[in-house]
Amino acid sequence: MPALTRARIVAAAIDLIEREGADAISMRRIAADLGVGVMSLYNHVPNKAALLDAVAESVLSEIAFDDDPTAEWTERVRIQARAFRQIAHHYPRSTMVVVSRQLNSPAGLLPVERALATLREAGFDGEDAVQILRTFIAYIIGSLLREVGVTPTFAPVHRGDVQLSRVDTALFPEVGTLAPLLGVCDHEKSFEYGLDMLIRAIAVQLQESKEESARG
Amino acid sequence: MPALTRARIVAAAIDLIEREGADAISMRRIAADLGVGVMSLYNHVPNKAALLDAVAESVLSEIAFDDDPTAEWTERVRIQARAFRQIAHHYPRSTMVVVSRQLNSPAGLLPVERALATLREAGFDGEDAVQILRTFIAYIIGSLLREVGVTPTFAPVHRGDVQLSRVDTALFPEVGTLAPLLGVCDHEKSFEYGLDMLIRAIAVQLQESKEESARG
DNA sequence: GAGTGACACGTACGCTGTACGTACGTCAAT
DNA sequence: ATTGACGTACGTACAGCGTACGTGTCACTC
Repeated sequence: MPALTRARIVAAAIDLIEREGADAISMRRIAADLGVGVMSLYNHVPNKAALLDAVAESVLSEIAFDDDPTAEWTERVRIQARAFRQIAHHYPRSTMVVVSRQLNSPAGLLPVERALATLREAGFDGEDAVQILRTFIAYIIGSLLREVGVTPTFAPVHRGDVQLSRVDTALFPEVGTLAPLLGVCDHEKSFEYGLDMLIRAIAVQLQESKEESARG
Repeated sequence: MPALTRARIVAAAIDLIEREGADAISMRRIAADLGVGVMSLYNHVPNKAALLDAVAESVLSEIAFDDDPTAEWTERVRIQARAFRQIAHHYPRSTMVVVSRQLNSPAGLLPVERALATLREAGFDGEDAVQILRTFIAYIIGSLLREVGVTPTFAPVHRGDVQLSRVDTALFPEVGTLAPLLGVCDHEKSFEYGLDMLIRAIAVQLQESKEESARG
């Protein structure tokens, strides 16, 4: 039995969350999974909140960034956004704790640095780069939330298209008509759709600002 | 003392959340605030999860939609998006439970109907309307999360610009340079920035698709 | 009046996070 | 070699949680 470590505790927590959902997590369950007394955990982690922060940080730090500096900047932005989204695939249940937790740790700083660098190289000034980054983060976080919030515990779940089919088409004509489209959601496709929209938006924005400064 | 009602229970729950934060909520606290036994609540609400769903639904249903059908569609989209965001101002703490809860209730259906109608009238086909709506929702939800996630309990909090100022500028040159911009966040301004970006994006998308169908 | 259902409530059980005290290992200074 | 300090594992204990279950009290219907 290896020594009890903060890292081992965090790993056990992530494991437990992925196996049984974020609600199932408790200090006692984690300790049991590690074959250890409950209070032993507190020698390595100050409290449960800090443990969840550590979980978030750990998950976040595993994001794979294969940034290709030779690629077009629009493509680099796309790749970085996808990298962020991949945690929803590797750790679908843990994503909730990442997303619903305000973390101020260097783990979240590397992606920020990369994104800002890419945007600055593309030609955006500091203020625009920050605002654009915030917009992308909001979009990605929102997308992740849809992806994982749909499945609060488990089961593929036919997410309310049962209700959608019996919705009052007089009160909600559009919803009624588009029910087949609203009922199913290819997360990959939806994510790419919005991502593409955002990237095209900043592309034209950059173009316009360049033309403006050329005139000025 | 008025009769105990599901509505009164939900109202008390929202009140409690706004006063003491989402973590402080418990059936016992709510009952105490209502001057009532704990188990009496269960005559009107099946369990805590359902109560939180009701909270989410109640908050969501209070969104003010003053849709102006005569306005330009881009402006209508903007107004609807802002209406959604306003819950973050009226119920900052409750927003977390709205956002982190998958709700399939008619309360969330009206905004969807309005949004789809606006987009369809603007000229988007069904599929695009749904995808665009999803993109906007993701962005709005993500923005709300940033707005309320920053303040997990209370206090204006100087959100980590303390850490930002002592970040290693060699490792994170961009973050270091832009620390003044990253440290503060005018939520209103940031939201509008991204919203404007999204609206311009779908405006050009619509233009392109119109030109294409004109050629075809 | 008897019966019925809705509702307020008390008790109780199994769970939670964690404060506190204890016991044991290792290392430093005496 | 002895002592002491210290880090770590652990058990106990407590306050609080959600809620299953049973009981009492009404208003209302037959």
